[in-house]
Amino acid sequence: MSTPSPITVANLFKQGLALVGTRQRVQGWVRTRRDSKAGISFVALTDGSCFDSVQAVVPNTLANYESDVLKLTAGCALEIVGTVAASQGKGQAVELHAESIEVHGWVEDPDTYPISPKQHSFEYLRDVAHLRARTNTFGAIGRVRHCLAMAVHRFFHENGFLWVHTPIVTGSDCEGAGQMFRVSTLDALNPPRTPEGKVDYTQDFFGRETNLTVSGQLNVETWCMALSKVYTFGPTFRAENSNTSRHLAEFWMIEPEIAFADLLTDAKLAEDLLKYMFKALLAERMDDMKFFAERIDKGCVERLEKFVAADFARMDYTDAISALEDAVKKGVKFEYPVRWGIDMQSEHERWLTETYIGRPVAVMNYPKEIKAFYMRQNDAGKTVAALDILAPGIGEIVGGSQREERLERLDARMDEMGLHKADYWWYRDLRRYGTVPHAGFGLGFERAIIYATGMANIRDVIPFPRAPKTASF
RNA sequence: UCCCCUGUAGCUCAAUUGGUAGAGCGGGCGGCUGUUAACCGCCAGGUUACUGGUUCAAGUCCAGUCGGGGGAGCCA
Repeated sequence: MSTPSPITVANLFKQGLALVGTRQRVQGWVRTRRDSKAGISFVALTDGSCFDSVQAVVPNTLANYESDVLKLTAGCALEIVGTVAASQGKGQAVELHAESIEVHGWVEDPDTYPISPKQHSFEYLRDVAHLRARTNTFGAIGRVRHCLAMAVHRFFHENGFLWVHTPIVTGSDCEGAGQMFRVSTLDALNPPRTPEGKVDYTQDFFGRETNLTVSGQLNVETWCMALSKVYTFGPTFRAENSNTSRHLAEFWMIEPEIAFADLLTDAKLAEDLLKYMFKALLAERMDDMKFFAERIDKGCVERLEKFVAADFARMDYTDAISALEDAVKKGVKFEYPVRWGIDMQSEHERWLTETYIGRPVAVMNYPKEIKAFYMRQNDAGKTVAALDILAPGIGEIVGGSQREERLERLDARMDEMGLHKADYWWYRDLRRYGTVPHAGFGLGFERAIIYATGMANIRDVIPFPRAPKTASF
């Protein structure tokens, strides 16, 4: 008999009963093995194509039953050829009746194999990150992550956006969004010096100081001023010493930028994007979402369903502050005082979105003093057209703004903030040559995954987390 | 960076006021069973993170070091 070509576990289950009687070949890794002295063993095999494992029923008549099958433990790699049959047991519609099993890779010491079929702590699994993808949770995270990433690209593509590959290495020190990682090939122990004794970066690889990007925004604005609707989606680096469950030193950020657009258009875009992503997740990965609802966060599916169904609330920063002040009067306690002009604390944001509004809320028009120089100044002169989207359970998930398109206003703001205009010459050029109102925002990809799955720590929704004192693997 | 918590078997965790280290899972062997986080019995497995101190006696108390977690700030 010929050997059938391989089928994924996902396709096997998708076609299900229609395949009964056909011969199939599956390839994957052992989850569990259970022996029945009635003369068969059950081998659960996963290949990552879906949440479920396929159950192979292995008769003891196979030539290598004693020598191989009875020695299988979690993690062994193998392929099985067999006939699809309706399952006699509960838990699966179909199973594979094995006619041959080929072991590709044994687990050399099952006693110390780090991934057992039982529960592990996430902290422990971070120490074995090279193997954690083999667990239920991280397999599910991997598929959810992919699903959301593809949804992002699909959403933008379907809406006429172009994906712009902004640089990872940046020569501009004017991004201003946080501490940066230096990129250098100079000898750190003995760098070339200028006559004044400073490090002479003109002798560095790029002939100047360079860093890893903290945002593609300034670069992507240049392409927005020609292609109208653009976005970036790539790795972003922040050298902040942030030790929290919501920060990474290397994370992936989505930054759309739209020409001829104001702040309300921007908010609508953010809402549409998030809803599109989560709709896709609910439609395509219910197998994994059910698992998250069962084991990680009971309410996660319901939360997403509500999220995609409800309109986001919109409110001005000024009204948000008023609401907070009223709450304080009525006895709500905050650690930090509330008054107009403050940069809202996490506790304030959480109260707004979780208690006061009860769903995602777009807060707009912040005091200019607490926001970036490039945000568009509103007429009264006190606020800028900034936008934060706050979501229950996670806080700020999107930060954006309408950009200041008027050169004289931009220059005035840069002067006020003590920025060197010469450093921003190309950014300012955009305001000199055919400037238009435009807007954009940044969405932290991992934060969206946390929100969707209920995973508690951002280090567990990226394959290999980078954070202070953490860069293993 | 600050505050709090924490480190015991391969993993998840116990161990009273300081009194000689234990269970479940996983692993090995055997039994039983179309099994499903299978079940039953037996066995192996530990310098209690490290260094020092207090004490007749330290997993337990103290100090330091290292690691981990949670919260805060910053932000996405």
